[in-house]
Amino acid sequence: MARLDASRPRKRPSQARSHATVDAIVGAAARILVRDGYGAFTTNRVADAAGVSVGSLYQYFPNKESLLAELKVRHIADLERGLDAVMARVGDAPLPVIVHAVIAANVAAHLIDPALHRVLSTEVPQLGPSDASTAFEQRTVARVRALLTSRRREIAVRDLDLATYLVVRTVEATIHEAVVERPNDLASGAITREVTRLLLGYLTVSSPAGRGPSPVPSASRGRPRGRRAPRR
Amino acid sequence: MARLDASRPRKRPSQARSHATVDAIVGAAARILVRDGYGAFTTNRVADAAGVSVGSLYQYFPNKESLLAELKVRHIADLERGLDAVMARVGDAPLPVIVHAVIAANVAAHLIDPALHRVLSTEVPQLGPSDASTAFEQRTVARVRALLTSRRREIAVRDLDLATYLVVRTVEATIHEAVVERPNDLASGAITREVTRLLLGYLTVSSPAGRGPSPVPSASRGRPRGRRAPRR
DNA sequence: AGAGAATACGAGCGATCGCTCACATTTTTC
DNA sequence: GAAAAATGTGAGCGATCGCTCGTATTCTCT
Repeated sequence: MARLDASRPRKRPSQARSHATVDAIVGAAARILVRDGYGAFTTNRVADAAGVSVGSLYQYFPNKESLLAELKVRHIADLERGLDAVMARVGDAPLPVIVHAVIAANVAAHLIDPALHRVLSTEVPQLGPSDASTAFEQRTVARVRALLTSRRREIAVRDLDLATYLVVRTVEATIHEAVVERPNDLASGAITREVTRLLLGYLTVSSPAGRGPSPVPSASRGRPRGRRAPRR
Repeated sequence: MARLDASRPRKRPSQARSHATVDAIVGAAARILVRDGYGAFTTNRVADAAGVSVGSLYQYFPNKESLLAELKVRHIADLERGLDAVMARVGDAPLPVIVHAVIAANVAAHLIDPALHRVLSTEVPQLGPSDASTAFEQRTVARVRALLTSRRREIAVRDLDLATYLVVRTVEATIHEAVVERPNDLASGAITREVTRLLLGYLTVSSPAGRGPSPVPSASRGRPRGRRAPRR
């Protein structure tokens, strides 16, 4: 009972010396996660790599989880700085320009520390609804949602919430995986260009394909396409 | 040295009894992963939940990793069954029909065991290049790539490889996250409809936005935004 | 029925983990 | 410069982990 908030440092450092210690610990944590993976992420090892004793680590982080949380917070703050700057700068430019700029900013964000980003988002267990990445995700959705709303008349989608979801997920997924799978296309700008085209087409063109009246439906007419035969 | 292949059962079961044991173990493994997460995935616990002793577990799986591998193989086999069936059935239907059917099949696949799928793809560490999900990913890319190639004339993209990548990632990411974030839109078919529209627009429409000549460039004029797309 | 093969059991070994605590060292305060 | 506060140390505790191995049970075959 009376449990400490597991996601906050147990003691606020006051001297410059301890600030350096905390930074060394967080830095070592990132280094170990990137180089050896989450399986090797132990508090003893982190302390070693930071050139500090385990005791010092536990003076500032009540448990392993909180160290992970702090690392996430710092990394996300790094990402968000660039995104905020771009969002503030684009203002009332034409929609294609805005979309392109936002995507380019996301690409830039993913190039800040790609290896760490990958580990944090694929190997590290989520810390529940209070997780920093969850909050970041929500802010991102809100930002995109506000942007789309302000251009509502130029946008040809039925459900703006759904469109927001699709845009956010598509941008994140395509760029994130491209960091390891298609680094050349990322660096050349090809990813930015194509994703921009992908989203602009979706957001601004009403008729799906340029041809025929109602091309999609009646595809899987024969059977209900809900849940298929539930196995086991 | 002379290490066993960590991803294969150490002994082929021959009696019906042992087959049941193996199934019970794999089933319990899935149940624990889904209910308690990867952190609680210990061989002792799995054996307990399967109503079997640890010794029996290690009679068929040389280590914890191999149990995880077998679980992945079985789950992916479940997914792939439905996808193969649809791919074989669509044949030479119009492109919009094919795209819609493939996406619908992916939605159906994600509804087979959503919770397990989520844990396997977000919390469980990858087992290296021999991982079953890596092989599955490669087969998926090859399938989509073949499909796009066979309709090359209808498709208005420069780089077919890049387009394949974008299609695969977009479909997977939007559907996968929708399972937990937008279950209603998944069930109603809204996701299927919108993703179909998104991809068809990208694949078949050449000009980005319907308006103006060259809408995108000169967006972030102030600073270089990486190498510009080399005009052919 | 009896023997050998296949299967199942589970106490417990060695390793490692997260974390504590009694104590040493450095910095600040007065 | 001495007391107090802040910071740093690391051996080691209790828990848990992956996994082994000697033994008990069940099946197959003749």
